[in-house]
Order: sequence, then structure tokens, then C-alpha cells
Amino acid sequence: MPTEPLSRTRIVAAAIDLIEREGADAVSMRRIAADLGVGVMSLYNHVPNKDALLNGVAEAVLSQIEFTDDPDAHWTDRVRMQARAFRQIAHGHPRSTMLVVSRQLHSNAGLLPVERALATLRSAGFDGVDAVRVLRMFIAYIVGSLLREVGVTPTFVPPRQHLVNPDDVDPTLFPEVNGLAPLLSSCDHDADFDFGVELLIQAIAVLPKRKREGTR
Amino acid sequence: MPTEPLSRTRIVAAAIDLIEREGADAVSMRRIAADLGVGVMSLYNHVPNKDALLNGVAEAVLSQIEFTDDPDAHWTDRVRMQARAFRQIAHGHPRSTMLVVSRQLHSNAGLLPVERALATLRSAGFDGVDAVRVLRMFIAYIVGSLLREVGVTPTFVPPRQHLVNPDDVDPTLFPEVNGLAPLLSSCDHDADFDFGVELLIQAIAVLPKRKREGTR
DNA sequence: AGGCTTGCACGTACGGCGTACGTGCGTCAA
DNA sequence: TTGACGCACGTACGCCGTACGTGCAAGCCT
Repeated sequence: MPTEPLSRTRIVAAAIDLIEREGADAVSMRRIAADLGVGVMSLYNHVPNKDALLNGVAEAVLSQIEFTDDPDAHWTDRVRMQARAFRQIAHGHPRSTMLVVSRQLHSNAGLLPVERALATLRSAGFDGVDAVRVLRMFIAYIVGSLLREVGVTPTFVPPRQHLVNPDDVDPTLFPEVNGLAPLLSSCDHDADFDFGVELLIQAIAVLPKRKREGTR
Repeated sequence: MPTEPLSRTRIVAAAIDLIEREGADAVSMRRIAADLGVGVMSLYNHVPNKDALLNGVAEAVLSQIEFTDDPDAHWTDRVRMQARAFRQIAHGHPRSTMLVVSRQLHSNAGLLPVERALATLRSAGFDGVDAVRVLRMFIAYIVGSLLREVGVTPTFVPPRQHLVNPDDVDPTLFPEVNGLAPLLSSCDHDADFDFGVELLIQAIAVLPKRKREGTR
């Protein structure tokens, strides 16, 4: 029974699978090896160490983003689509999201979305300085949104799944939080994300566009 | 020589100190105990487990934010000040920032900034729905910015400290990244953060303000 | 005063972790 | 045929979090 030979790709895939099934805390070299039915140390023939393996996971997830870019569309539509495509990470690989946004990647996988975004912004007439600034702002917003969505940064649902109970939130100390508790404890991620994206697009659309070029 | 008695506060302080000196990876119960000159298991008389200790660290850092709110100022100024105050975390406790934004806090420490922000937005005339939405957007942006600033999410400096060298970025695959390399590899965090904050403030300032109240 | 509870510092021990290192086997080049 | 090489694997070391038990000092009730 010749099993598929071990490879970096298979190891990374097993890691992603494990993370999505049991969470990032469940990841250990021993556990991955067990899932693959191999010895622990065999992994090290294909991956230098655990950290590099996790980088591989982040790259793999990142490179699975499906960008369907229509070069003829208005730039605002293209920006919107790219932002949403990036957010797909949180849906396709919710438990891996934290890994993706928390690792400094030096590979091409991380550069492709950047390239696309910059090209779109440049085609919209922004000069280099503004394109980079706007891109960084979008990335910050998207990363922050993803973290909230996958549950790491609080939605600011105070205690239970249900509405706030006054034992946990003192109404005299936190009148606003208390009054808005029903709104704070529920969250439509799709709507909230789009709300922010629209606001950002609208905001940068009115930026004064400087002369083209200016990358120097 | 009666040393200060052990306490949760002292343990948390030692943990923060250790994180800022050697990074979050260096944190272990054994190491903290050694720094405090006590036995490992003594810590567990004051802290239920490591996870709770890290929550304590996040709370402590969060509650050190200095909000200097001027209720008479224009609401745009107040929002700006609150955003900057929150960002102070990244300066005062850079290595702890990741912990602060990556932990779901159920304590009052996390609610105070929320309360202040909501109050400011409500006083600016936003109804409950919009105040919560805008707050969430700001939080996402700030969290994402902090992560970039403390070096976890990439600045998109491609390889070295210096400019991009063409070995690492294929100019034909990534023409924009390549052309904008000088801009991508340097980053004025203060200016970039303020750029985004101004844009966001400007964007929400033109939101149609609905009737007051509406928390229900 | 004497006994008892309680709080807290501490040591030992267990199971799990990442990984350095050595070993043995299959394949392929010379 | 033989040698080198690639790769799966076992063992072992030094970390980790923490369950559990022990002993001591302070405070309480009678």
C-alpha cells in the first residue's frame, strides 16, 4: 500500500485541516504527524521547523484568495471586490485567519494582493504616495475587521450570548454601553464590513488626485 | 527581609515587564516566578492559570490608556484624541500590543473606551445604530494599524531593511510593487495613522444623521 | 492557652511540547 | 558492485503548564 509520499504541501494541508477542525492551539508537530500517519521527525525532512510550517499555512491560505478583477469596471467597484475577496479568508478558513494576519510574510503570496490593489489605485489616478497610504489604510481596516469577525477582537458583546445582564455592566458607570446593549451584542458582519468599505471608498474618492507618476 | 507579598498585581506587572523586555514568547510561569524570586506554584495562589494571567496583562495595559477628554471640544476633535489615546498602547507597550488586541476581554477595562467613544458619537448626533457601526469601524482600523505598527502585520517592506532588491521581487510579476518599492519599504506610522483617522472622521462627518435616540 | 481552620509558599511529578541527533533502508550514479 | 544520498523513523533532552501534597504561620473560637 504505497501511501502518497510526504511533502511540504501535504504537511501544510494537514496543518490547515487540523487548525480548522480543532483550532490553532491543537497544532503540534506530533499531532500533525499522527494525522498523516508518519513519525514526528519525518516532518523535518520537508519543513525546517514549526514556525516555518505556520508561515506555510499562512501563505497557502492567502494564496487561495480568488480575485476576479474586471479591469473595465469602475475603480471603486474593483476596490470593493478586492476588499471582499480578502475577507473571504475569514469565511473559508476562519480558525486560520489569525495566523494569516499575524505573520510577516516575505513571499510572493503576500505580494500579489498588494500588486493588484496598487495597480487599481494607480489606474484610479492616485500617485504613488497616496496609493500606498490608501492601501495601508484599507489593509488596516480589513485586518481589524477580520480579527473581530473570527472572534478574537471583541464584538463588544459584553457577557453572554444574550443581551447584557446588568450584573456585568453597571448602568451608572456605563450608561451608553448599557443603553446600546442590544446593538452591541449582535453583529451583522457582512453589513458592518460593507458599511466600512463604502465609507472608506467614499472618503478616498474625494481625495484630491495629484499628478500621475510620483513614485520617486 | 520581608519581601513584598505576592499578589496578582505584582505577577501581572512582572509579566508585562518580561514581555516588553524579551517578547511574548519568553513568557512562562517558571520564568515569571524566577523573576519574582518565588516558586512556580506560588503563582497559582493568585492566578488560576496562564491564560487568565495573560488576560490580566491585556486588561492592565488597556486600563493604562490616558484619555484626556474635553467635553467642550468639537466631536471630531474628541474622536481624534480618543483614537490617538488608544494608539498610545503601541508606544507604551509595543510587545504587549498583540496580546491586547487578540484577547476577548469581558471586564470593565475593555468597556471604558467603548463607553467614552459611544458617548462622544451620540453627542455628535448619531443614533444608536450609527454610533455602534462607526465605533466598530474605528476599532477595526485602529486594531489593524496597531498590528502593522508593532510589526506583526507587514508594512509591506518586501525583503531587507533597505530598498527592494530585484532578486526578491520580480519586476515583471509585480511592476507596481517594484516601482513603489521605496514608498513601500518605509513607513511613517504617525503620519499614516493620522491620515487614516482624518479620512474616517471626514467620512463619518458627512453621514446623514438620523433622529436622536433609537437604541431600540 | 490550646486546638483548628485557613491561606499561602513551595517541591515533586506527569504528560506534552519542539527538535537535535543517530540509524537504517531504498534508490540511483559511477 | 559500491558508494552516496534522500528520507522515514526512534530516542532523548530540556523546556512547558499545572495537579497534587506538604508544611508553616496567622487568626479564630472556646
